[in-house]
Amino acid sequence: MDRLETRELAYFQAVADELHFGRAAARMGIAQPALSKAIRQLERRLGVTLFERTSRAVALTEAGRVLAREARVALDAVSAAALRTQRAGTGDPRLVLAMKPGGDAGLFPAVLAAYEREPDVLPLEVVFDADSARLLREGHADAALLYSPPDELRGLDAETLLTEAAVAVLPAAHPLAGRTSLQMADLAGETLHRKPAEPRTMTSISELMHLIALGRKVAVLPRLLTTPLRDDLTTVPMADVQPISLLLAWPAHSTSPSVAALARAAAAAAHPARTSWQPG
Amino acid sequence: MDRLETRELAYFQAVADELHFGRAAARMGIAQPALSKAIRQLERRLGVTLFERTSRAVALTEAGRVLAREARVALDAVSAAALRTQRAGTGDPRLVLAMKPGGDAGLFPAVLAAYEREPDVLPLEVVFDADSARLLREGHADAALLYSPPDELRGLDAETLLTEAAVAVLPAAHPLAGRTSLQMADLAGETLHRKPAEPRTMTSISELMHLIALGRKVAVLPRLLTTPLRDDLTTVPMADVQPISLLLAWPAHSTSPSVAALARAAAAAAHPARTSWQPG
DNA sequence: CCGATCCATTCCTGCAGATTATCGATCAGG
DNA sequence: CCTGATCGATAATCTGCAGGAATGGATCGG
Repeated sequence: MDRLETRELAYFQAVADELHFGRAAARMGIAQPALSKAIRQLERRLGVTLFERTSRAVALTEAGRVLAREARVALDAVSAAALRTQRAGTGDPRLVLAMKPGGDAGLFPAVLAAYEREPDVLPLEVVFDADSARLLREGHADAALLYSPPDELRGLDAETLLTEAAVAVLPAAHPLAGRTSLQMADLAGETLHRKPAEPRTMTSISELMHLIALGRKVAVLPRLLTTPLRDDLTTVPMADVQPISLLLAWPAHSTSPSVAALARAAAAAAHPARTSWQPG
Repeated sequence: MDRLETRELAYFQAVADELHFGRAAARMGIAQPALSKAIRQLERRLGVTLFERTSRAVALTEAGRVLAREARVALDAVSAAALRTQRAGTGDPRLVLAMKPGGDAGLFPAVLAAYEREPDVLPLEVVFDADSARLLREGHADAALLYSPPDELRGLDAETLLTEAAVAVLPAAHPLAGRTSLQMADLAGETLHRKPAEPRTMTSISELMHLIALGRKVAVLPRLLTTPLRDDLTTVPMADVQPISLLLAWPAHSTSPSVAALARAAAAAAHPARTSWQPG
């Protein structure tokens, strides 16, 4: 069997996302019959049924679920290949670091200073985005500062910079605001924002804080992320939530000396005690 | 710019490998002009020069070197997607573990026993291959036992099972056989086999041992791999070689419960002291 | 200077991958 | 029960482009 084409994978992914051939076709900018035929051909070539179709509904099979996960990885790798190649070829080489606005826990200035002391490194450019891990996987960025939901780390290498206790962020006037500690069960009735819940809609920490002040949400975050805190908010430690880690992540197959330098710099900034550091 | 197709990446990879359009075209089973045109189009689409061509030689540019690395990752991910999907869809689900013949350091029976005590796991199938990491990356295997040359681990997650001192394996009659320890410099004149030097040609440990006994090579290996030792060979500790680790590796984005169970079983077999183990 | 080597260009063809039109199955509503 | 709406599959047809064959043009060895 010869190799799958990325077009087929993209078509499959669209159908797997939409579970609807018409909408998926529209998203791909083609007509529905073409998509139906492409998926049928994909199934024939793999010798596997990917969707259970009735005239009313489309559902993924077990094999389809496997391909949905694998296709995402593969398509990300292909886009990353193109983007990294373009960045390498289009003069002006830079190291692109992605982070969520306010998501550096105040560590960035120290990291930058340490990075700039490294010899022979590329200029550092910072890109702010709510979904840094995606930027990394698709090749828009060379490294990212992010908090550690394990499922975002698939296919990436990472260095833990610091680990912080989780606190709930509440309006100062909230009934639970006076407590000395909380459990997740206490927040059951609230609209809870918990990383990485809505990377699309939530673009910055300050925006999130604003929503909390308005009483629209409460959040559970690593403590450092909450400072400085608006005076209409308060924080309460969470007793039953694992501490959350701030990581510097980079593509698992990176060989860039500048990425290595940034990892050294970030480790040095986060652990000032260590005088030298060797990549693992 | 729309997405690169895997066909283009495969063509590029062939030219990057061969540095010769004619041979690369033959390898791809197409004519040379078609390949030239495809590469030109790829360069146009990326807006980047990938090769410096003269009428006598072809060389990669800097951007071409980046794409050569990225293309390998992307193509592996695509093949893996297809293979894993087929394995998921074609009934008879199994967990495939890859290892080099004799490369389990005698640990396999204990791992297998521990694995079979895990609840709800798939039947385990073992595939022997000299290049286990490749099987893993291309989706032929779900996990692999391998020794730790760091560059083979890109894109994989791994659990260290044991770390062993390195020893030189010499014919019993070798001039250095009586030494109590050696340095790499002592072996400078020898035909040295050191992992992962020749994964293609070297298929089993016993074959390697045979070559050493014949005086064709000497090897530097983790100590456990050398037992049981043929009586016409001897081992001498290496003073200046880092200890070598035996790892259980799996794809970085694996979510399979059986892979997790195998990781637990392998860790239990390697560290009998620990009574329970949580994946990191 | 001639022949060998090797990539690029030109021109042509076939088929993969689209399109539009239509069908058949399923379900909700009156 | 019909009827109409929804939604995927099929049929018939068209077309852009991947690929083939022939050839050109640059470079180098002898």
